Amino acid sequence: MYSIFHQIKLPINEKLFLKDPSTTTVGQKMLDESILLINELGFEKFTFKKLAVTISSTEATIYRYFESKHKLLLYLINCYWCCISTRLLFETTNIIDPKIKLQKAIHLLTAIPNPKKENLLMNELLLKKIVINEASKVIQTKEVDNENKDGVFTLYKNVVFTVANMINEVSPDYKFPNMLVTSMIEGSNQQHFFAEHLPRLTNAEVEKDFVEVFYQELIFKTIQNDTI
Amino acid sequence: MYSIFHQIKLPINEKLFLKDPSTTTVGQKMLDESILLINELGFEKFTFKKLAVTISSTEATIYRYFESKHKLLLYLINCYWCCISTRLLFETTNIIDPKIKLQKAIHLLTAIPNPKKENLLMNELLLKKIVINEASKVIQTKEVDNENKDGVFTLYKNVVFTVANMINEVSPDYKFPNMLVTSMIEGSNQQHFFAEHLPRLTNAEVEKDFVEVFYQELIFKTIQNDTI
DNA sequence: CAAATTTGATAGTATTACTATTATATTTGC
DNA sequence: GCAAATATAATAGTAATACTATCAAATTTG
Repeated sequence: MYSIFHQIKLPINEKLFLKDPSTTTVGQKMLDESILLINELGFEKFTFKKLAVTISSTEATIYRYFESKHKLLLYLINCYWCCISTRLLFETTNIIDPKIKLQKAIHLLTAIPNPKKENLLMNELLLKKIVINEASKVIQTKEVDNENKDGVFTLYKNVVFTVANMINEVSPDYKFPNMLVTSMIEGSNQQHFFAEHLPRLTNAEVEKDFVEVFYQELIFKTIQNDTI
Repeated sequence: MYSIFHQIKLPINEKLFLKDPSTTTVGQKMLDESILLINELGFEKFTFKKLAVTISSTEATIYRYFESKHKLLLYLINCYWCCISTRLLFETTNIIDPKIKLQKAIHLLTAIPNPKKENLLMNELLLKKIVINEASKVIQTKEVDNENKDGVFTLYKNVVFTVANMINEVSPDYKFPNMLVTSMIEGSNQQHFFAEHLPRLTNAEVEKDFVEVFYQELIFKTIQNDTI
């Protein structure tokens, strides 16, 4: 079948859509093709008109699902956080050593997922690219406070809190676990962007996954409870 | 006189404007008022039409200075990096202890400038807010590679390299100085945004400047050459 | 199979991001 | 101090975007 979206009922905030796209064929097509199209064009040049053409439908139909392209992008970003939540749970349960648990979480959040080595959900790789390249455009807006009230960032926050708890297990005295986690998540995305477009700003060679190495080291050094 | 822009000849890349706005009265008004207007409306809702009205001029006139609002925002972001470069140089020369030098640089880059305590250049506070809220929208685009070739990010890069060198002076063996600096700059901006809009994602109370504390600690712990 | 819903086709609006033209100011060179 | 050059304001116009509205045809559901 066409899409992954028919298989799982994603726990995505209802304020993000007018009609649940995951429940219909056109809706699923919208999601699948918008992921490709946003990656191809960038969010600025992505339009509902263009999406309508690629799915052989009409603007009017898309507008019956999504209020705006802004909301659609937020929906996709939440899809990404669904993937991450699921894998975070899956890959860290039954691991007892809190350090190894944290290491796995850092890997999950900072490395570009490798479809050859890992079991990915959905278009996780393309969704991550969207998060890297486009996410700030729909978060850093004047609407952020209202959207936060609507619970649009809950999935993201839960991931942050989960990993912050892992840090707490390793180093109960560390004072800024949330800041450390968000700075890792946002920072690693930024580093991947820089590695591709402004490489001199990094010390990262894309293939070698230095972004993950950098953050593994940074986090464990930062939270260690030494007496300096 | 109206604007700071008549006082200093800013070393801003010539590809960013069609006609140098800092050389004329209307041009300076454009810069001053666009800083206010972008802060007020956010970049999405900011238009040249609205700017023209507030400076009692016309769209056509603004378009003779700037190709697009995208370029204007890049110009303003470069103004910010001019301020930072200048202050970075000014506030770290004659300091011999490389650790104190680095501390000062971290302060300059991670704290929200306080006009009561520090000598700020231009609208540095408002420019910083623009960088925090809007910068990613004009950097994370499909145009980034061409603009990079045009040298539009040179000022930013030079700040990064300068601070990376300071890290190198403190810890010559640390492998990822550039990544650490960019992750601090971008990360602290993000933290300030979160502190205001999604406070549960941080451990920062806005007034207490925990963002700086967090990064001072993080950086010195990360670069220390211990044998773990 | 009738009723309800969803979709496609089409049309239309306000706004935006620009370009072009020209008369009127303003500046500059001499 | 005046002519020539340049900059600006006023106005008009265009293509694209981000929507909204209408309605008949197709599809789903009870």
